[in-house]
Amino acid sequence: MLNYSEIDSILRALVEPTRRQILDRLSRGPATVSQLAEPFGMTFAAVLQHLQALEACGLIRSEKIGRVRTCRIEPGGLAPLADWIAERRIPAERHLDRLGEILAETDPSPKGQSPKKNQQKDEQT
Amino acid sequence: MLNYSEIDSILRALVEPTRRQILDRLSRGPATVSQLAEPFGMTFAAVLQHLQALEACGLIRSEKIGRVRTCRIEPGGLAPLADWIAERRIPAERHLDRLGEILAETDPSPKGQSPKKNQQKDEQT
DNA sequence: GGAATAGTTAAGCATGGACTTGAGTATTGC
DNA sequence: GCAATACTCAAGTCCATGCTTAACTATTCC
Repeated sequence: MLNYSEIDSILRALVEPTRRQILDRLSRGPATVSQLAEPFGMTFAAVLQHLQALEACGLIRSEKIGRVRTCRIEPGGLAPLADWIAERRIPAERHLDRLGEILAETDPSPKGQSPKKNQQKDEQT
Repeated sequence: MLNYSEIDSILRALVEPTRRQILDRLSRGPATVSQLAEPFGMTFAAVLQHLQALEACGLIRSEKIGRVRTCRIEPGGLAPLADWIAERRIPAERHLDRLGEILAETDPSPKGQSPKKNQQKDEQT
């Protein structure tokens, strides 16, 4: 059982533009919650919720010293998603999805397309 | 202006588990809308909406011949997301996120940390 | 000790998106 | 031509999620 839900939580975290902006900000160095909240036109609490989502799926890490919480990128955080994509790109780039076409092309008999059928193809009707 | 919205639409498409399952199904070969709808316990129309979302962001491609629409994986569809991740993994793996720490360590003046502050760190309060 | 600072939590509202229903269109088989 | 098939579209419901407000806790400065 591969942890399907890990990919799910990472994608749910990344789908929100604000959280991607937070990630980009943190990729330029650590920041406190206040520093992260400041550029966004939203409340402290809202940013905090985003940070919790990012931390819950392992994309960032945070540490509280005194009353200040400092957040930073978790270096390997995107790895599971990168792996997920890699698993799906390799078969796709081998053109397994075109297997049907390839078989049709290598078929010695040309009756793959019956002359009676009018194969008009209307993309995106 | 890099097309920010392309990543956005790909992530929005992938965040839905049903759509990821459809992608996995299509990675094993092309399928018609009916064939795709059959294993999911949902209506034809719902699956169609998922397919439209997947096609709109370039993850799949479809072609209608007669009354049958056949869908297949778009080989390069995940490339923009893979690139997006790669851009963010490289800086993170260079530990740019620890730049602040490195600067503090190399800073000759120790006033970055007042000796009065009691630095107890309580992770995850 | 008391005020200011930094963050935390909970409750509630509002929007967006997934899904359904139901009606409609185009194509195929007889 | 007519019925069945395969899909398409529009409208409406429902629930998850982002955001706000408001009250609360912990820490630091004076």
